[in-house]
Amino acid sequence: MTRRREGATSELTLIERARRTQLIEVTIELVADRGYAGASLAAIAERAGITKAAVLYHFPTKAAVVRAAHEHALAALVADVAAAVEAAAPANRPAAYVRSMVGHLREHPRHTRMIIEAMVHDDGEHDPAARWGPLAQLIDAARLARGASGDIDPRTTAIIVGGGIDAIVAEQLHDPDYDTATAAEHLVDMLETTISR
Amino acid sequence: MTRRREGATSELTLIERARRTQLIEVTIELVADRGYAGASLAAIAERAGITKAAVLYHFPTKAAVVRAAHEHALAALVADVAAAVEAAAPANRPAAYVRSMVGHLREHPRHTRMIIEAMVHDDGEHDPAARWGPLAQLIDAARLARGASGDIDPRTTAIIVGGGIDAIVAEQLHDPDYDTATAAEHLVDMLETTISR
DNA sequence: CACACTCCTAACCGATCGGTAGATTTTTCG
DNA sequence: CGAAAAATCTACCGATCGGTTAGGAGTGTG
Repeated sequence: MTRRREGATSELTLIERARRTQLIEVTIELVADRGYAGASLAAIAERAGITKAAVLYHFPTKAAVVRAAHEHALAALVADVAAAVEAAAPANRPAAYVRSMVGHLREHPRHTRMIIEAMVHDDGEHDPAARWGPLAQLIDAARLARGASGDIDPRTTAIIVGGGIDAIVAEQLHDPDYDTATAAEHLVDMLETTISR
Repeated sequence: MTRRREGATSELTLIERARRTQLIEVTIELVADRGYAGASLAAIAERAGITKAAVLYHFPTKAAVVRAAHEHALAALVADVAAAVEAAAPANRPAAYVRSMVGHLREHPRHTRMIIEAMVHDDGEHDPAARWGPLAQLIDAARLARGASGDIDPRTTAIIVGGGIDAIVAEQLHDPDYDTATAAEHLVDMLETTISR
């Protein structure tokens, strides 16, 4: 059956932990380098220096490996952004969101490609609101804190800004010299102008 | 050899033209429905009602079919946007670009997914500047026409707005009821504010 | 020593991939 | 009508896909 035993994650062997971590890392690398299609079971195994069967000893299916890799990259991003946002005053949180998002993705380009690939290829149910929802809430709260009264739609603003973040990050993927920090400030300016009305 | 004869496109048989058109259409549909990975030669052939060999009689490789489908979708988009842009006064062209882009993609959702898939999966050389370059030029020209003097970076503005367009269109793909026209106006507002400084 | 458990390899499985070869049907045209 | 050309089908190819099976090396542990 080649089954993994059940039980808490903390009960995993040292080797088990190390392998899982390694497999997640090489999968992220592979997806970043050659896209989803290039991340075959054989390719993952080869880059990890083991056989396909060994990979499937630590994960039930290939999909589980990719899912774990995606969740790993996403969790790091969310943790980073959440920390930055919570450290800021409500009125400044949308800006903090943009800056930390761009910053994190700049520092982790591989994670970035992994996340992008997963977003495009999420054949299956995945709530798109999960992407812009949090930002929309931050915008709402910031407008409340500032007493802004214009009739903007937080959802649309969040969608647009989210797209802008993606585009800035994608540009840096093609041109490593692109100044994403300045671009982020540019985007923050546009956002601030919009939500302060 | 199963080779196609050389010669101008206009010298193609009626059947040849019809098949090529049909194959391009079903490929766009297939990519839109099931992504790049789902657009296999067998799937394309089946949906067209012929065999794999027949598909490869009209196109040299599967990659050529996909490429043709992509170029078809892209050409329609470019033609549409170019017409709308040229019909506007220089000062209004960035706004015309945004509106026509969102409008075209709303009216051709299948083309949209085809183009998005191709962008993400363009394993190979593809100049990213081709995407935001034209908009950056329109922004530059509009600022000149208006006598704006702020120190904005047209490239970054174009990248951000381009990302916003993508995000609006992507949102509509998930939620067909999303009001992209209003969202486009929202984006136009942000853009106008930025470039008028 | 013997048994159990963890971790792994070699070999194989059926399915599907893109593509090819050759026979065969359909269309075109003198 | 009859032959050439165009269009298509059947059948196959090697490669690769994700996944399975059986077994064995290494490490304790009774």
